[in-house]
Amino acid sequence: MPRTTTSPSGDGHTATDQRPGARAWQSVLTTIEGRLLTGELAPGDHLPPERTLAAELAVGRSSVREALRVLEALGLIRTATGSGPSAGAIIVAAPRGGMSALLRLQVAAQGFPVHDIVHTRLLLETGIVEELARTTPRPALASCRSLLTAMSDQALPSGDFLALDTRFHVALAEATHNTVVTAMMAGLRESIESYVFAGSAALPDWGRTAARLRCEHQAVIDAIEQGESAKARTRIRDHITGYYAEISAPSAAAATDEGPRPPAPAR
Amino acid sequence: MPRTTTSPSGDGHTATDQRPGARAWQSVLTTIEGRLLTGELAPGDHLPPERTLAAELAVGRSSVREALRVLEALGLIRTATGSGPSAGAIIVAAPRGGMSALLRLQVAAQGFPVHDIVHTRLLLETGIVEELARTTPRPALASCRSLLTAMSDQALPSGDFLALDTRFHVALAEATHNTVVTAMMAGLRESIESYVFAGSAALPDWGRTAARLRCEHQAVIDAIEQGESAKARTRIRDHITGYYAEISAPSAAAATDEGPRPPAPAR
DNA sequence: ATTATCATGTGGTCTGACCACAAAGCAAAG
DNA sequence: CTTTGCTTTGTGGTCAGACCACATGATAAT
Repeated sequence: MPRTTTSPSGDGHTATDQRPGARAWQSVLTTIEGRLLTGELAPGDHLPPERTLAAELAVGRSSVREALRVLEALGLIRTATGSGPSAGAIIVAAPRGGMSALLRLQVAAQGFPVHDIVHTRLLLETGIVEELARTTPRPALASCRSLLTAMSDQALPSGDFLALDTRFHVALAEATHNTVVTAMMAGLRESIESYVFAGSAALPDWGRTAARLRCEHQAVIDAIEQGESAKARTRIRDHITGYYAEISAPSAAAATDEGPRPPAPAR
Repeated sequence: MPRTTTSPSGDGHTATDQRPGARAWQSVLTTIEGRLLTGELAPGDHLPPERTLAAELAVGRSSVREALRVLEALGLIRTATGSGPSAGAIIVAAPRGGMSALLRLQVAAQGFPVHDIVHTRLLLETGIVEELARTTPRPALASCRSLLTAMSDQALPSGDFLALDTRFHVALAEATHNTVVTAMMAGLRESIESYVFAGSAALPDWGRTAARLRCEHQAVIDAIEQGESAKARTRIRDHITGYYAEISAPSAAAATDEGPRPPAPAR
């Protein structure tokens, strides 16, 4: 129940009364979540217009909008202005966007240390490749392969290479046909994109590193396709830890060809 | 520059201009993210008051609020009314809440099938226990153990038991000291809480199932403490798959069928 | 039949006004 | 001087109303 009493007679409260302490926008969110759970709302459906929803729930339009904004940020709805069937708020349930935003912002706010992100990637990705290698009708890795050929261009700027690298790892996750895993992998990788990019700029010899990464990618794919789960696991692990150790090494200054490969990474 | 031209002379645009298509609230979000990245804002800091922020960024207060609502939903800030040091919007980077909300809502909107959630849990949790078992100074599992004893009460209602079960699995994740993994585990488990609970109600013999789950929990902990990573992995996997197979088995269905399962997924 | 114009419905935004609340300031009483 | 109680101030929370921009569909003019 809103605070505004302004002057109108003390109204009661509409059926939408959530728990006492709840704020207006939360009650809107809860209502929508409830309608989703009962199937009253489903992907592809339109939400009622903001003004209608506000009237239905007896809250101000701004409160409705705040709830809608959250849904949009979480990737649950898409809004469009104008008129007709494509306008309004439509339920789309696009897992990727929300997960990415969440992880990216938490990293920015130092809620998620970068090393935890990397470590989680390790955990997830080793599981993914092992599973892919173990699946009997070997999963299709066509998209992974095409990304590898795209990455084989020696003249590729490091930024473009890394973007393709991200897509490669996400493609690996997609091969599992698990939407949650895919969303998480995309989010994990994207949330540290800027970190990775900054690290690559500090490398003494990018061409050399890129070449190594290409080999490692190929090796992972090969292991998966040959069903060597243990090997796939080891390779993806070394691939990830190796790269992060390289870009987070305080040195890298030695400059002389051979990578000094100092101790182990921080954590 | 906002749309409102009303009539005042066409002014220019303030420096906060994000990309052309961006909406006002997005530019606020971007600005705050930027300040987080530069360290201008850090956990514990207060955000400027809404009205000030609106003036600074040359947007309406409502747009600022929409951005803040997103940050709040994502668990980045906490807001409080009143005055003094505890009032206002404070950056708190609480990873758990946001991840939970995201997963829960996506499950509700059918963006994440329950099956994928469970599968992801499997992937993550096997990795977690394996790692715990492999870590040399064996991690402290005191909180896990105390949860186990709490769960050993035979008279515990299934709802309470399952709540403790959730905490047990999250405690396992916490033992890794990885905030991302912990947040994900909590979110994964909580997002299907209602599903799990509904399933337990349909079981033919809850007491029997609970007893088995207790044994399995104990077995997992034992394996971890003895450093038997392979065994820990297998046990946690069987524990999870076993339970979900049991509650999703079409058996035991006939009678106590319930749950807000709407007609059919239609499309 | 084609084209141009207008009406309508929708999200996006701003402004201004309250309310509720918590702290800090301040004044009166002890 | 301390304590008590009121007032002020600053903050988020909410609402109401007003525009704008935009896409569509209906209608009128050619």
